[in-house]
Amino acid sequence: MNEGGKRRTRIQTENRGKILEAALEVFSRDGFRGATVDRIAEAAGMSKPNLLYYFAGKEEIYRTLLEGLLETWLDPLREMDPDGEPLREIRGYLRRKLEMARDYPRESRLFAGEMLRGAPLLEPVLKGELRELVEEKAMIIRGWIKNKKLAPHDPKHLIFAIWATTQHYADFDTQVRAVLGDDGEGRFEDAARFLERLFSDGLRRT
Amino acid sequence: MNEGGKRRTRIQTENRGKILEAALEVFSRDGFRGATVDRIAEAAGMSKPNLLYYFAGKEEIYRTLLEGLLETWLDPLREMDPDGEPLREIRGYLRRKLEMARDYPRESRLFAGEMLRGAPLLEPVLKGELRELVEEKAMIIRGWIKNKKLAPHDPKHLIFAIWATTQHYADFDTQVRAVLGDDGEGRFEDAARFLERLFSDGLRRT
DNA sequence: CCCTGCCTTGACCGGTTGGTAAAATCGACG
DNA sequence: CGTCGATTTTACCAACCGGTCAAGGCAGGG
Repeated sequence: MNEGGKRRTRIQTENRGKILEAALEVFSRDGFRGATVDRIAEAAGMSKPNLLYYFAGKEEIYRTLLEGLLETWLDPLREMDPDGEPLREIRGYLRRKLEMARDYPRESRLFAGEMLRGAPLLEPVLKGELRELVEEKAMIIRGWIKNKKLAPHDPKHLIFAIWATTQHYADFDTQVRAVLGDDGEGRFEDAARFLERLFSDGLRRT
Repeated sequence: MNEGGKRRTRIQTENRGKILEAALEVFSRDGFRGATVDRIAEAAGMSKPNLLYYFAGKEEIYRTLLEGLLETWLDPLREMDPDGEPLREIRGYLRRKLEMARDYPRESRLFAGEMLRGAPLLEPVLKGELRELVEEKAMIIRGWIKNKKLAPHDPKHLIFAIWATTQHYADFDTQVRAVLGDDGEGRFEDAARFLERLFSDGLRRT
């Protein structure tokens, strides 16, 4: 942190943190346009002008949030080890991704909202960093398939499927809870069991 | 249509249609709060007061859209036939759902946006109609499992997985295209191949 | 005590937004 | 043609929103 030599006082560090936490809460619920600086300020426990003393504007808060979160968000995929046992690696990735949906649903919704809008701010990262990372991991998976360790599947669509099925439990939580009703308590454990079996049996070489 | 005996002139029918089409375009891109009545009016080719002559307000347009689309949206699931061959029925549902993501991405995004916001308008439908429909189809799948036609899986999470993987190609289209790059042209065909195999092999009794 | 730099606030501003009032226009029918 | 209801437009408003400004509080160093 603190790159570019930006010195920060203790109060600045604290208040920027409070603002980002509040902004995550508000942006993830209402989207970029739906969120108001007033509500973020209120959630952060300070006045609007005070908030704007720490951030130049609404978009800068949003951008800071997105960029800060992106690294965390891609980490689980980075951890996929080319030298590991294929099915184990994929199951591990699936599990880590589902845990993130469970533990960081607001972050997941923030990204989802950005995607729905056409990702005006994230587009360069999607076409650059993300695309390269996926390409790299797709190569690994293709290697596993070539070595007959995995059934032949399109690696990128496999990754999409893992993203989709796990993030669903964060982004569509309302729907999931509504459908499951009172059985919704153990939904993440049930989902983990289901998804691990689906992908294991779906990918195993028979 | 025209329930409740609401008489409509030809112009009313036409203009309400134009407004709903324009509203789908705008709401699906910008969300409920991000959309403005002005932009909807412009997209519909009429002035704002004129638009408000046909609909009482922004929310009524949005609500009308959601309710009208819901039936269409649930139809593919309704078509799942308890007397059909299990794997064939599930593959068929998967295929129909993916075709909807391809042919009606705006509708998919509209629902996704509503879910992200916590589904304030749709909640009753989710807890009522949708929940009952899923419960009914889950029973059918449980029957198939009992008759050893299908590997034992949690039926509701299976349905979630189908929703998630198919809608992903509409809601996260920006991401999918960014990651696939120039290979993105045949993404729906590739997705169909991948998903049919994944679910077939993942659900088949071995 | 005062100066100084960080932090906070209330008052305010221009632009946008959802929505309204009322007058003007249209068009089907006698 | 003339009438009357349906439709459209012009002008407008109050609320809200992102952001600014100038004045003040506050703590530490002299």
